[in-house]
Amino acid sequence: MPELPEVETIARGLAERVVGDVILSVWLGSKPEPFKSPAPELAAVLESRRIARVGRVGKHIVFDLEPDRRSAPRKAKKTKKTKKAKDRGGQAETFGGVCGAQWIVHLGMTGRLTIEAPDREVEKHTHAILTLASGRELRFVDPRRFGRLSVARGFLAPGKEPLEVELDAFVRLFRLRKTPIKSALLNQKLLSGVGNIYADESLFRSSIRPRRRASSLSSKELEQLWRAVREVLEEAIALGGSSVSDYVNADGAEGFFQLQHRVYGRRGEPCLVCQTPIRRVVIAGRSSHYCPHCQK
DNA sequence: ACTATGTCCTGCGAGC
DNA sequence: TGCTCGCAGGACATAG
Repeated sequence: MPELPEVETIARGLAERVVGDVILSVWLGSKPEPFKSPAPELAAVLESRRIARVGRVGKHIVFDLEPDRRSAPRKAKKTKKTKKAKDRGGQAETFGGVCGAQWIVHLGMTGRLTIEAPDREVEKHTHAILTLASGRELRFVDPRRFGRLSVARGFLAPGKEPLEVELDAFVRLFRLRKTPIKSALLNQKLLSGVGNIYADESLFRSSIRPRRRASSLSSKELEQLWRAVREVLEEAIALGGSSVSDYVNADGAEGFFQLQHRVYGRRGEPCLVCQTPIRRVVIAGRSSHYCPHCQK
């Protein structure tokens, strides 16, 4: 289940492999479609585009696209657009200056983007195939179909980036919420990128029980949580994410952060700090794991 | 404006 | 061996 660290790992792997490549053609599956944008619009935006950059925003993979130089006349409208770019901070306009189209991929639970040779058998639950000028194919496979494909411009996460948010902004997000802190951490409109695994791990690290009302946390606890979220995510990125279920990165390699899980998926097993059995409860319909002794 | 809950979707493993 | 059933959960819709 790709959360921020897995998506970051996947995006980095894809960037190494497809930046500079050109999308020649697009095939989209016809079943009930996991496409947030209508299929014809998706195909129209993707075809004949060069992949200028691949990155991550929240749990989304973002492909920055620019027109293929070979098919589009390279008459840059430099004079007008450069000014605008600067007004907006410039970042979104440094590529694809003419259009700035983006392909947004959300992997949901079981989504995968794979790079394959065209003669490679098409896996069951393949919903999209992009033929690349390099002769390879970029395929989107998602058995459970919680993933979504869409196109956008200037895509922004609905909430704050967990690795960038300042302490005071973090505190403001949670201070007044009456919902359990676990639910608040999962709310992508507050923080974008934290999912079930890293919410549980962050709460363990900051010694906070998942059911605590967010508004009941002291300033000190919020600061501990702020720090824990960042640490957990950064450590997980360093290890290539957590391989639970069938997650693998763009190279098909597994991540190793699951070996560092202290509570997630450890129901009944002894706490690594105090030996108390880890408890599992359901909060907001999600399994939540905590140590009843270490977390208050 | 918040909060809580149900729904989608398929594969897998436990249990009989 | 083969079956059923519960579970996994991100995002969104809906209701309160």
